[in-house]
Amino acid sequence: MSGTARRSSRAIKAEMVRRIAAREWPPGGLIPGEEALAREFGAARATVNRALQELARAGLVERRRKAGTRVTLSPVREARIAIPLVRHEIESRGAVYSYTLLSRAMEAAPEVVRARLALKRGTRLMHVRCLHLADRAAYQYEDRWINPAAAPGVEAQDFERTGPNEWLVANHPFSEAEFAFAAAAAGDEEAALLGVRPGDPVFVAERLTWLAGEPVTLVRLVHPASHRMVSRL
Amino acid sequence: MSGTARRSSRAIKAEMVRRIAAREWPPGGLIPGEEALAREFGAARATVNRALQELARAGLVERRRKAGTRVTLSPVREARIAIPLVRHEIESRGAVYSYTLLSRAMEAAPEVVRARLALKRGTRLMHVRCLHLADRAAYQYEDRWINPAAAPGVEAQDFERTGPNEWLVANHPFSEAEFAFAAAAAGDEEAALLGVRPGDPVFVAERLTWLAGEPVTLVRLVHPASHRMVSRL
DNA sequence: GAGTGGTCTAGACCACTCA
DNA sequence: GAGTGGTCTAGACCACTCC
Repeated sequence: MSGTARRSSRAIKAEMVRRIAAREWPPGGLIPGEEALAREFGAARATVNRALQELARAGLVERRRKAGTRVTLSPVREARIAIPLVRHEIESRGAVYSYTLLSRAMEAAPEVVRARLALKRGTRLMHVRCLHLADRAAYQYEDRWINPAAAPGVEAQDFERTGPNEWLVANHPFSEAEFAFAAAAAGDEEAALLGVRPGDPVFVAERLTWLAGEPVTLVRLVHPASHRMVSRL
Repeated sequence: MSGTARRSSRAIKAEMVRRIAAREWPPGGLIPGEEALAREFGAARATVNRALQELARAGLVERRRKAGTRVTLSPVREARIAIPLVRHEIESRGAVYSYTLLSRAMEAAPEVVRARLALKRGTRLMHVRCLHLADRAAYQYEDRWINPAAAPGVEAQDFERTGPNEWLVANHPFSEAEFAFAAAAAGDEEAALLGVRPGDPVFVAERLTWLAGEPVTLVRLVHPASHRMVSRL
């Protein structure tokens, strides 16, 4: 009969969004407590709690114990950015993907890398450098460090034909990640590999991932400035 | 006593992550049903459900009714990037925010802008250029076009003391948005404003927003290359 | 200390989807 | 049809934080 809408947390959430949009609950204002709302909507407190938690995750309200729940003054909106495999990214543009391994070796982690990964001094990591091409033109330069303790089997991989990312994605999922994006000036080597002049702007993405608290990999991905990272909301 | 860890959904989630990491639950493999897990962990099914839903949101597992829950084979992960007000971004770093209006005028939209916004030829838009500073140093250069048809009242704003973004956020929410990020070489004017040399790399964010299908604003935000956009997952 | 949100339990019913 | 996840209820206790 009803099917879609009983007193669901969704319906409650939608009504709350309406009240915020209509300023019945004005920006910065305190809204009623969970118990009162549960009574008003004729639902269990857990249901109201769920709706409110989702609104909080979306950034529309802020919640604090004892203080209560307030409508956010200037909501922090979020963009979602998909992190695809380079190969898929290139192929989805209708280009032909190819791959070149530049170097692969077990090395003592440089201090900067060691510190970012919070590893012990002297830890040895797999260091892989490679190039991803779209229609034979340089698309992305990848400089990656992999922690063998978190990615067992990495020492047996030669990465001759497929990049370390494809192997990691298939074999070592991550539970947490940190991303950073920035512009930088191309170094001499990067410039040569990407076919730009040294000092030219490049787009840099850095990714650091963990699995169950243990650092898995730190990677620096460098694109020519023509690259645009796009996201819709 | 126990304090941190009773049979919480967090502890259960952590144990599940461990099993995935240790390949006790291999990639692509089916994991036990909620009821079985609830029995094993000595928790209510709702608690196990919560842990699993969080893992699913994080992309580590995929769930389907009747089919059960599987460890994801090649997760397409997403990064969520917060889009804060520049002022908050600066203040949250403990710096002092200040603002300078560079220009403000109603203008016929240039062809590039007109096309991106899908507006009729000859449409007049509010064009605002301004600078956001952190501790008196240039932090972000903003070049914005606002569609008065979607943001009524914009012609009455002088934007002398606060930027157009704060006004828009408070008065004209958006329902859809498109973001793009890229590296670029600083133009002469941008370079002078940001205190870098022309041709130096800059980080560019472009944002285009709509409300109910009508274009609201197109903005280009330019940062010196030292800027990093960070996101945790 | 007291009030609010955070989370767990135990049980129930529903909705989807595979066989 | 049957098995699985999705969600709600009613009640309880806990944890944080403001007064």
